[in-house]
Amino acid sequence: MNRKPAKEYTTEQQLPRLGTKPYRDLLERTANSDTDRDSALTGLLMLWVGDSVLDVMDIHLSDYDITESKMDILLLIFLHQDQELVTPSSIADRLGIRRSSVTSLLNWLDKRDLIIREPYSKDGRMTHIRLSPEGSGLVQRVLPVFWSTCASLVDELDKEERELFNKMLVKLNRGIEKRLGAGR
Amino acid sequence: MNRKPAKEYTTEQQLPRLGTKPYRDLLERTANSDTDRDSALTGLLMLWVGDSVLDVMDIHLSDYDITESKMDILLLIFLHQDQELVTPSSIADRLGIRRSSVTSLLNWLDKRDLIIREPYSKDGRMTHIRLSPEGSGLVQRVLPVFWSTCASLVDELDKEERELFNKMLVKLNRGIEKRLGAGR
DNA sequence: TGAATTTGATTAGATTATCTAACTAACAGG
DNA sequence: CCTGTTAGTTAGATAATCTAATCAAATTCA
Repeated sequence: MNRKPAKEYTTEQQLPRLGTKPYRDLLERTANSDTDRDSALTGLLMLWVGDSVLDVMDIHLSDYDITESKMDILLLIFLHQDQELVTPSSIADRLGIRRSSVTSLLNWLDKRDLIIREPYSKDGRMTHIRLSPEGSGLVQRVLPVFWSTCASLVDELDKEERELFNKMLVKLNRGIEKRLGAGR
Repeated sequence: MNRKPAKEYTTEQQLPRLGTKPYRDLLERTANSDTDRDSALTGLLMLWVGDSVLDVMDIHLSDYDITESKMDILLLIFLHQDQELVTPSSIADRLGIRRSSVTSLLNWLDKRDLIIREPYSKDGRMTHIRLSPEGSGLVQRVLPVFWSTCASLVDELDKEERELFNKMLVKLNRGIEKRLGAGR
């Protein structure tokens, strides 16, 4: 979590910012000849931005003492509530993590009374997961912040650029989801 | 790490893929009125793609038994080697993590003889970090894969789109780095 | 019908990447 | 030469993951 360290002391001897040039040089020297240079640099940038973007969201969510993984689960339950049977298995399946991982996440949420586990009458092996009133409240308090944080991520782009950007992200998302075999 | 679970069993009862519509509806219902809807959706998509992109890189690096954080450090050393004094402090500073975190990462790398810690003669408190021959070798073996993975991330875009995409990422990166106060 | 297999959830135990706080050694300045 | 600061480490914690094992319920099938 706490990806925003409070600056221990100001370090004296700093490494200079490199910018992109050294990476471009490195790329030239170390990539296979069949790797497209421009693509590689763009991909690298996407990696950097992707990282930062997650950090930004983490920081905003931390005001609510919740992490992205936990918010993910709460949101998933919220979205399917009263429509589908939400179980640890189905959550694991959807998030692409193991059931045991979901169990620990749910334990944490349960301990804080954000969710309710109730036995599923039609199949004694399953547990139905619901949001508690507290969980619902939290989701509803967090969502406006979540959305405004999302919006702030693309602040630097004007309307036209954003539209283009969105279109490309949709393409990329499709491609990558296919590769990873997961999705929303 | 292992973000590609080997599918424990095939779950029967799955939650349906939602796609973006439910998120669009949710946004409508739960965002502040001053949050731009299109921006928020684009930001959300960026969050998703950012996540996937890191997963993809993780998977490719795992063939070399190394993680992104560790590769980050090795690359940082590699890029500054013989030009600047690389120390745990300066690494911490650059990566935006605490010195103690760097210590554990370095311990891991050290145990596998990928780096060398040598006392810095001009200041007895400092340690100079270098790549060992093994570390150098690893970096050189990993880099081609690293680059081709980067390039593969934007496979779905054609040349023109990629150029535009790159331009926008540069903008976004600048903005976000300013907010986070870190950078390369 | 009853034994064997499958499935859902959990537990136990490990790893990775972080953090804060405390400590030690070395340096720097009066 | 004493005091405070800095560099690195250690100790101990938490979060998010994993695999393997266990237990109970459901299903299958001979």
